[in-house]
Amino acid sequence: MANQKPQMDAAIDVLRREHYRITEPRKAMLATLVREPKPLSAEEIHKHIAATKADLVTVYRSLEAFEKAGIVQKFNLESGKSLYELVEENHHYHHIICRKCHRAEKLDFCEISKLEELAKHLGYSDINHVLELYGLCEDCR
Amino acid sequence: MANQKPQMDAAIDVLRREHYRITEPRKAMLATLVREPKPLSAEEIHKHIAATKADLVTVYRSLEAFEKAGIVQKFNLESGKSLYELVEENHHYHHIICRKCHRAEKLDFCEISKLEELAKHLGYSDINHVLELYGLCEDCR
DNA sequence: GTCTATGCAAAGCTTTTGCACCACT
DNA sequence: AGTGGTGCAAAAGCTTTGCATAGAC
Repeated sequence: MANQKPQMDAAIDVLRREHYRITEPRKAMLATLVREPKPLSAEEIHKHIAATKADLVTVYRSLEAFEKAGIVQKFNLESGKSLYELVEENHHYHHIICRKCHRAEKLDFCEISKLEELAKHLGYSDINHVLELYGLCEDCR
Repeated sequence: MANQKPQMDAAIDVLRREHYRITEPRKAMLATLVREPKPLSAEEIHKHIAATKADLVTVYRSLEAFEKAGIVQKFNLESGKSLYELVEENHHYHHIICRKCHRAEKLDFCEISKLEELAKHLGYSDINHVLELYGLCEDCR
């Protein structure tokens, strides 16, 4: 696994450039997001940074800030819950999520551009999409 | 527009075959789903059948029954809210949803099968997917 | 010093659950 | 008659908001 520090520093640089403040809870959250390269819920992130004693509300508000800054991507589960994950530059992918154990893996492949073209022809702009696959992994079967 | 009665009758037949009961609230809900061929929230359906004086809880429970019977499909919005829509046989498609006015249109196209193959190779079974596009429609721009 | 971020408490919203009663088959 | 559906009330679960205080720049 590559050194995680550069990724962390890059995220902090973005925050600074966008005039967001670098605080202890935020540093702890970024460290968690870098260390766990998979989608996490606000609750899970909160548990990971327990040592920092940050409030769950702070986690939500900081995740919102991260999303606005473009360093974190949010998406919804079948259940309605939201997960968050660090954005990797120029890298678009989706996930396959186990319905039972919630393990999530990246699918390094995207064929949605054709669909987005279709939507564009319908007059839509600023298009993006939410796509997640759900299934049962071997261990849960 | 085609006569909507056959679609309604077909749905009722499925319910009967699956031993679900045909009640006033359910008939009103089906009529709404047939009349409004677009994704609706439980709340919206509840408003549409106000004349029947059915409880919102009944709407949720019946939608769950409809989903189990396979006549209704549920999916999640960016916001975490759920929408419901009648299933059209042998027809798989996705939506483009306006972030502002929430109008939803069908995209009669699906290229996800390749992704599902990928997930299968990772050892997952019982795979399905959630895909929605979001954008701004011409009127909202 | 200013202005954003935080903590705590409380509210908000959609969805779910419990339980007694009703009604479809 | 028996099983499933319904209404009402209440809870649950995730997320958001208000406000006073603390802390980053």
